[in-house]
Amino acid sequence: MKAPRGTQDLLPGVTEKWQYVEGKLKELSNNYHYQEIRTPIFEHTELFQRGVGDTTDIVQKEMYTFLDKGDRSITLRPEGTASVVRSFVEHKLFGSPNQPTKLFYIGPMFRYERPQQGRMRQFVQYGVEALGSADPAIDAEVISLAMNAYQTLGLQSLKLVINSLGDQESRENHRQALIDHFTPVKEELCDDCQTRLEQNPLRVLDCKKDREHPKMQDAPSILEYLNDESEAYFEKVKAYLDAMNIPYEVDPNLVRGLDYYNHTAFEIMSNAEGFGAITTLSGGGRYNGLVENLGGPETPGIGFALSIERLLMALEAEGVELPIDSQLDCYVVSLGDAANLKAATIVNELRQAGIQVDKDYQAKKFKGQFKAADRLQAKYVLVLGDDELANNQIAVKNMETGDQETVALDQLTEHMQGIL
RNA sequence: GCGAUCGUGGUGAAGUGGUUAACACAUCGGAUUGUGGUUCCGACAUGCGUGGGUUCGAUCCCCACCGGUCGCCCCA
Repeated sequence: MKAPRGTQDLLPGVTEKWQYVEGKLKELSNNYHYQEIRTPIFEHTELFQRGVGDTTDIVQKEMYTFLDKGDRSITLRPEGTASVVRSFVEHKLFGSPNQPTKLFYIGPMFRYERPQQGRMRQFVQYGVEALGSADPAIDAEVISLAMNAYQTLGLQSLKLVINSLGDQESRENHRQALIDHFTPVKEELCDDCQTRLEQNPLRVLDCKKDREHPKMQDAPSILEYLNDESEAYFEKVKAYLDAMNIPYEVDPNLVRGLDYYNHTAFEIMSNAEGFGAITTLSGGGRYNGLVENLGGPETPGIGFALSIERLLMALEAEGVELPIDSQLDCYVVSLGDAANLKAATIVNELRQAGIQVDKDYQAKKFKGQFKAADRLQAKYVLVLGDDELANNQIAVKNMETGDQETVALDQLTEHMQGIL
């Protein structure tokens, strides 16, 4: 039996890294005052169709959808925002006096895709959503949090790309301009783009295949179609980023694959050498209208999500060592029935005193037990044999220096607490 | 969904159409009857992803499937 394609087991040795990273992200969330929300791992399929958008790749070809025993169409969540907004609406969080509602989540997402480096069918996302504010300052806050998530872990080769998709009116005008621009050469575009031109012309812009097409070079930029209000909003977001000393690059072709975005859109990429083909570490944007679309009151929102897998890859690529201390305080070595029995109680007492302790369970000889202790990088080995037992003592050996001393059994816990 | 490439023990990795599938590391045992990281000796593949086929005979040839890796599309 093997784990299903595109999934992976995280084993001891790497789970420590995950714990560390997740801990840091939660800490960061608290600093920004985002609170944790946990939503189900599966939802009604309709939520994603309406929330993420029917024309997106995610909905069209990447969802894990199945019928449950009650013939309900269920989908393993492909992203987090739709669920969070659904929950926000369902529990009427918009009614809370504390607005905006600032939430974060961390958990597995599922997308049916061909696995490759940095892309799994089950992967873990950390993300935040700020609902209830249309202040450009909160756009900047979310972007700042996203950048900070990487920087606080020690990453440096980062590139922040931002764009504005404008409001409804701006998007409509731009959309029409795109249709007018590309329709005359429709036949020359790739199959996907011919479809996109009808369903979501904006996405023609980020097509990789048609990038060299002459009509692509002078395609109408969304930035030229922003109405005054949208432009002012974008300017303010940039002003906040400037004020916060967060460097960014404006890319008018940054479109994002999900339908719900408007106004601010951004992506963070890694510049690290040898990072592989997929350089996007995280992405996000504003989604005014999504809450309404999912049955709530008119509520603006913005959020972003990052993949822990890619974050770990970036750390690896930049050679960042995480400060993970997986050492063992003590390893108890014993030989003989009486000593073994006593050793078990000693181990128990030390553990209750909050000390990390382990012992042999393989019936190994002294030598083997020492090798095991060495391999586990135990700081101290406590030796209990017939001699020690007879004198109610135990030998405490410092594995780093090789020094060994004898301690009375009834003072062992105290002694260990003193030297650790 | 498309393309490339790969699939031998815990790990890395040789290899051949035909009795016992190199080697290294790791692990275990012993040399050293109660003390680690060195050295020496020894042990260690339900048999070479799964299922078919070709053949007197296949781990090595063919086919299918599954899986890994990388890339395309797209994204986290």
